[in-house]
Amino acid sequence: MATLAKQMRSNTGLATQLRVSMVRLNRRIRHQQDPGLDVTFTGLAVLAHLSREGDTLIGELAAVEHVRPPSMTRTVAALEAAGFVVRGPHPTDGRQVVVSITDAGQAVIEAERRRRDAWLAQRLAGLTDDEREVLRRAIPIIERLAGRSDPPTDQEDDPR
Amino acid sequence: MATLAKQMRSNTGLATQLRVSMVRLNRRIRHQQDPGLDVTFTGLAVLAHLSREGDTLIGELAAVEHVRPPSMTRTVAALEAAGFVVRGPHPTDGRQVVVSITDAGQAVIEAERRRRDAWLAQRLAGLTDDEREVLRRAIPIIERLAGRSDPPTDQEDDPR
DNA sequence: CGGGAATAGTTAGCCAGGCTAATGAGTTCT
DNA sequence: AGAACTCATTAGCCTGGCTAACTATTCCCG
Repeated sequence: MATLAKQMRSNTGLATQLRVSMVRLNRRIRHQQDPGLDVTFTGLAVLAHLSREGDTLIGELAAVEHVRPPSMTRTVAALEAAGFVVRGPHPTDGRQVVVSITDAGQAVIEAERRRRDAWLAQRLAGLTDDEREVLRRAIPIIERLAGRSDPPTDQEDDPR
Repeated sequence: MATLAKQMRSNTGLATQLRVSMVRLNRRIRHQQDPGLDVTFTGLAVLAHLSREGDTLIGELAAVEHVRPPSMTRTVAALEAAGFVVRGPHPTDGRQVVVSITDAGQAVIEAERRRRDAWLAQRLAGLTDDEREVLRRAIPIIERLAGRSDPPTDQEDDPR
């Protein structure tokens, strides 16, 4: 099966296939939203980031989620209104805004993560070990394609 | 051992990682849209389906893309207004609507496929052969997770 | 064979969450 | 001190999901 020519040719369709399949699964996952929970999808992504990485600036959140600053401002405002994050001043730079997750936000992210992942985990359980291993190895590659290969870069407090 | 509980737990972690990385790449890919092209993202998915599978009913399109019928009605209406599809009556069932791609639509899907490939090919070029192979094998699995039983067919090389 | 149930699609209207442009406030540089 | 830059925000637009309600057609059963 693996002649070089064929591999090159199917590389052409790789973009299409990857894109289409990701869109479908993404929509599907999104659809598993808990209707009773008043936090939105992108809100959860932000909470997850805060939960993992700790306090984060608005601009950083926007960058890491590949969204423009105004979009992140709105998302954070909604989260703050719901009591899941608080915004505080940056200690040295008055322009910047530090976003922190609250206990309530932490609880929400944990509960929702459990609920949401239950669906995917159930689906994953229907795969073979080999298939799960393929996915496990695909994830960092997907992250890299999305432009986020760099792990903890820490030089943002004092851009100096 | 390999108790079910243990397996579920590791599946949950995998689910979280997969979900987050997919959201990011999805947003990133969407962002690569050609701004000069007057066909939207989901419109392209529909055109791609019509190009692959031929004439399709509105309801089928909605089902395969995991959206509700009203959403697909709107998407198809936009495509028809742009001249990329035509809608015709079903030969025997007056309720159903058959959607067909036009030559213009075919041209659009091919041009867009080329354009999109340029971006992703650049990204894929930064991967090793092994990494690309991982992605290639992950795609049908992702499709399966999204609820499609049949794997994506690979017969869409561009004629160039 | 006639009328109610079921089905396919549409219409109307809501909402989330992207975006750009313009503005304000704070910082940095000369 | 003042210009220039940077971070965040406000204002306003647009896409594209959704549900509810409606129309048209077909199916089925008494």
